[in-house]
Amino acid sequence: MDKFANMQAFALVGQTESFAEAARRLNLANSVVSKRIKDLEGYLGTQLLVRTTRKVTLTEAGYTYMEFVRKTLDELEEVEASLLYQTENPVGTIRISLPLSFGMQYLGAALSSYMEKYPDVNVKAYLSDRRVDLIEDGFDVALRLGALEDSSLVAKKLAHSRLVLCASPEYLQKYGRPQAPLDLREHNCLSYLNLAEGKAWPFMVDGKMIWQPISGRFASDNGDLLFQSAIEGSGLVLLPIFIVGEAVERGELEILLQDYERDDFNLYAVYQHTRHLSIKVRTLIDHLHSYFKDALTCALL
Amino acid sequence: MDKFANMQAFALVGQTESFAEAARRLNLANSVVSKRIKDLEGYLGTQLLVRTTRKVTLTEAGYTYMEFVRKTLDELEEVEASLLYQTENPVGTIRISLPLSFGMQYLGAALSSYMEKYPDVNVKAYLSDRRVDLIEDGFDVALRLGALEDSSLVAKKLAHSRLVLCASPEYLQKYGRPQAPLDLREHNCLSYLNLAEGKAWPFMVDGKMIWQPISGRFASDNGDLLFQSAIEGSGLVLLPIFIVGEAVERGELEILLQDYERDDFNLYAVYQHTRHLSIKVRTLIDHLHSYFKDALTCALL
DNA sequence: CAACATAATTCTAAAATATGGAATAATATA
DNA sequence: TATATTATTCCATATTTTAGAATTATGTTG
Repeated sequence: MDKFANMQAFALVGQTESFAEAARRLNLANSVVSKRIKDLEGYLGTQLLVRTTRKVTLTEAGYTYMEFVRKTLDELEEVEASLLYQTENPVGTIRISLPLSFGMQYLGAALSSYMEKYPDVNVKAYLSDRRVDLIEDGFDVALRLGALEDSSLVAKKLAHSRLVLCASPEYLQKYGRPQAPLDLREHNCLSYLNLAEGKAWPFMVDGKMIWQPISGRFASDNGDLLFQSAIEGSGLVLLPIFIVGEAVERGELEILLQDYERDDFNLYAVYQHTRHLSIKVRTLIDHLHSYFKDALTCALL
Repeated sequence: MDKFANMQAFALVGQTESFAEAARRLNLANSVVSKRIKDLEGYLGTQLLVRTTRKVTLTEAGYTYMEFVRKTLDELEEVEASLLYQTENPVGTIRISLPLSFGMQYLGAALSSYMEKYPDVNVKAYLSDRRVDLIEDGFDVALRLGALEDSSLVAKKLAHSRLVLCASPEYLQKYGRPQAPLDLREHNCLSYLNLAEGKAWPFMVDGKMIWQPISGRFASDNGDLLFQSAIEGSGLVLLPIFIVGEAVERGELEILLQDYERDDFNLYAVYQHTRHLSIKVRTLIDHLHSYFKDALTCALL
């Protein structure tokens, strides 16, 4: 028994005071409407309508039930419409996870322009270099830098960037300049704690990626700290170009082993694969995509 | 698509955060619950639940929808329960149509005791000798005296009474005493306007009912007025025993042609035949039935 | 870390249900 | 009284729903 269909039929019969008219409006056979009301009455154990072949009247129970049915059907319509609206016009709050340094530097502007464009969406941005569990921690999207592990999530590439090996001129003068990945064994490597890159660094050798084991006396889970440390001349760092770029331009750091650079260091938006991707997420990703493509090519490169 | 079944499944899945648990509680196969949610999402065009094989979480749209679904299902349950309650505990207002004189004389007590027994039922009693249209005029029950015309209504016999022919001793002395129905042709018959009895009176002759045409100079649609008239000696009347009884005992009227009395003059409760007779009507009829059986046999007889 | 247990989904045949249309009975209108 | 419309019932057909096995995914345990 489709209770909703029955209620709908009941509402129409009550309103039009006619089974035949209700059937016409529903594009159904009279017999169907008749049966639906009968089922409903049987289910409720109460007569809802008094009928002769010429007149249909609500019983007292029918009147009570009709009030409820009408209210419910109206609300249902309203809620469904609002859900539909929400699938077309982004509304609500979007939770996003961002890499720490990258987020601090670039996401402010990118997210402001998004929020300006979609005034009914609030954004909660959580900055962390931890690879959060989207589902577990309730994130709609995570932005991630670098290569991605396999997962059931969808990753959309937003921008290309570079992961560059750097050191200060002072350090290089003192300890020499590495000519190939293997030379890193001889150097103090400032390593990043959150990633695989903490123990070995990736390089391209003859088109293949190799992981060069590293060692060093200082490690941190904060890229900027490593960055500062490198400027002070304490060792080599492997950092995104957007962190070290300005220092390189100022001559405070030099880029090393550029020919061995891995070429798949990208910015990705990572999100759940769903049949019906929420419009909030879709618009945010589209926005970030065009934002980074148009505005930041130079900065990230 | 049974929207209610789907909503119910969705509510349970959201509550238990598990398709399997919801399926168990609904005594359904997992695949059914899965399909119901899928259908609902397809219909609404929105993802409602984010699921891995181990975790189920509401999306924002799902959360919005869940609030509505829970509220609606709760209300539905409540309304259905209240309808059920109404079928077990009479509640509401009952509209009843009563014969005028009879109602004035007997129904006060009968209805008071009913209302005392069922404090949640209000009674609206409309006194009239018109044969009202139950459906058209919105009556739950009508009490009727005498023989019934054929109709789609149900008639329950509540009590037996007598329709007696009377005249005052003075009148009989002056105009003679009828010995058979045919003799009425010679008499002034005070006729009742609302019924068939206005133009001919029924008598039993050799086990068959005959209608004896009558004529007279005074007619009314009010039995008591005819009654008063008869006491004054203005003619013959055919009235229920409960109207004339006391006057007969006092010697103010004499009963005539008692051997020709029709034997099917009953008090009936007339009501719509419905699959689910409302408890109000059922209890009222039961009450009146026992009331007239116990208390009024003598008075009506 | 491999084996295991449980979960959600998909697929398919079988069961359950809904549907339209003809027949029937009832009741207004002219 | 004849006519037209109505609500209901019945029944063959069409549609939908269901359960269960297979598949894929994901925690847990020894």
